Amino acid sequence: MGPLARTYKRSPIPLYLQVAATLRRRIEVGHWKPGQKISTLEELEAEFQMARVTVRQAIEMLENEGLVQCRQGKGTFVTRGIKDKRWLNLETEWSELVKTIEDNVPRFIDSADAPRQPRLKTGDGRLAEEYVHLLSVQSRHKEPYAVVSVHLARDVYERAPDVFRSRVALPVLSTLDGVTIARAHQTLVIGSADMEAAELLNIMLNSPTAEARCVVIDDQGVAVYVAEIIYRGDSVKLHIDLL
Amino acid sequence: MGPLARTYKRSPIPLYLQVAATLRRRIEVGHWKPGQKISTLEELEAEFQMARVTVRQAIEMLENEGLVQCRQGKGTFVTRGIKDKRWLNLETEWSELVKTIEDNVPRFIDSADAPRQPRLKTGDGRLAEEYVHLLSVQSRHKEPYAVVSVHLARDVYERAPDVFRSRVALPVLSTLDGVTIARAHQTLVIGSADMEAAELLNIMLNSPTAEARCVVIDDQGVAVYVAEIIYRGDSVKLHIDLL
DNA sequence: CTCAATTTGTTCGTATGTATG
DNA sequence: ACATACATACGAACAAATTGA
Repeated sequence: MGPLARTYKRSPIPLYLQVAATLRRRIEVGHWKPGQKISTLEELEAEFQMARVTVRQAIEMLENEGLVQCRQGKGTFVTRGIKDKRWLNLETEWSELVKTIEDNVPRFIDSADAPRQPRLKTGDGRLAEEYVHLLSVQSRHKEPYAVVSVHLARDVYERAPDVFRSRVALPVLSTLDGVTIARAHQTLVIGSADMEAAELLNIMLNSPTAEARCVVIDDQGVAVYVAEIIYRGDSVKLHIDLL
Repeated sequence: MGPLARTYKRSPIPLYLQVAATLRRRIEVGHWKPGQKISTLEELEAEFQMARVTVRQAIEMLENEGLVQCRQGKGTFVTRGIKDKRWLNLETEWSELVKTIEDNVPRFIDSADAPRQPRLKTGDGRLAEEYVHLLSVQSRHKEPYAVVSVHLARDVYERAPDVFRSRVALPVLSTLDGVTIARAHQTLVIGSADMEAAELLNIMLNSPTAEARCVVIDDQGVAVYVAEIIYRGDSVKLHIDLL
């Protein structure tokens, strides 16, 4: 094993998976474009300093994913017409945010083992007396992209229980009479899918996710809406105008 | 192997790594707090439906990381005084952004194999005649947290070459005479570390990253600054005020 | 048409790692 | 700690398809 392979060896993850990820990335960023021939096995062996069979195994993965096609005697080619990734743009403005999620149809899930109250951090206002918990999966094009766990102040919920049970909460909240939204903020970090999220989003355990925490505070300083959202990491994008 | 273990089996990643990641997460989110005893091997075996040795191997990893301490006859305990994660807040406002990165001292790196021009997308304005490329690593508390690859319009660069070669470009740009910034925007996606980024950031290959693309456009509609920034995924946080 | 060069595909033997009971 | 089964990784050799001389 060469010195380069040692860099890969620092990770306990199987080599062929690491190589597969590297190659997959090259295709994604356009280093190898659709229809184009990728490096030969010989070249890849040399580059990664690994056995032919190992590199082969990596390429086999990509072939099964439909990302490349191998042809004996000719080479391996990036599949033509790979559909562009469908990015989900996470809006950073209240009105835009409401607009984009307004028509989403969540699939609600029984949430037995949820904490009765949300955990608040500094700046999140103060707790309401009681909360209702709603767990749902959001989908687009039949593909689940986010798991949403919402704590909604009970008195707000009671104003339109059946609507909150069938629609996305945020847009409903913004149009509800008797509730004045004073502040709303969101924090975002990169995480990894736990068991539950992996199941619901149909992704691999521990694959990267974006974890958002969205808090809406009313004019009394009460956190009426606290959502913890787990997005698939491979489908979210954030666009920010700095000026 | 039980049904639960089958969920883990869907991933080609070794089981003990998956379990380790799951347990690590539990400690990070505070499910098990410092000083506290975590579940016994028996319980974990039962929960994950795996062989004792497999769970043990996962815990051994955490012990080597210093996250837990195992004591025969007593149990396994979360290490006291694990330092809180130092989050790096990615600002979403020009003035805040400039302020936070102003005093950073980048370590510049030779970049031979960089494209002469940045790839522009719609909304990025038009290309300048020529660009200078700068590659650097940003650190905080001696820990590298981002790799920055900047394309700077040559005529802008020439106005203060030695400053651009020793300081972070954005704040310099914002105070430079003769350059009027008309627009600036940033997009952010979740990616995974390639070879180069993994080396420079001292993280594992393919571990999650935040990939930012920051474009600054002058009053002529020219993209004078195009940066591609790769952050360690485990250290960035984004705070957005929605209202 | 044949031959050689190129390139993917397959097989074997061995060693080590992962996971079980 | 042990016996067992399967996955990962290696190197090397060989087979089969494609291409161009």
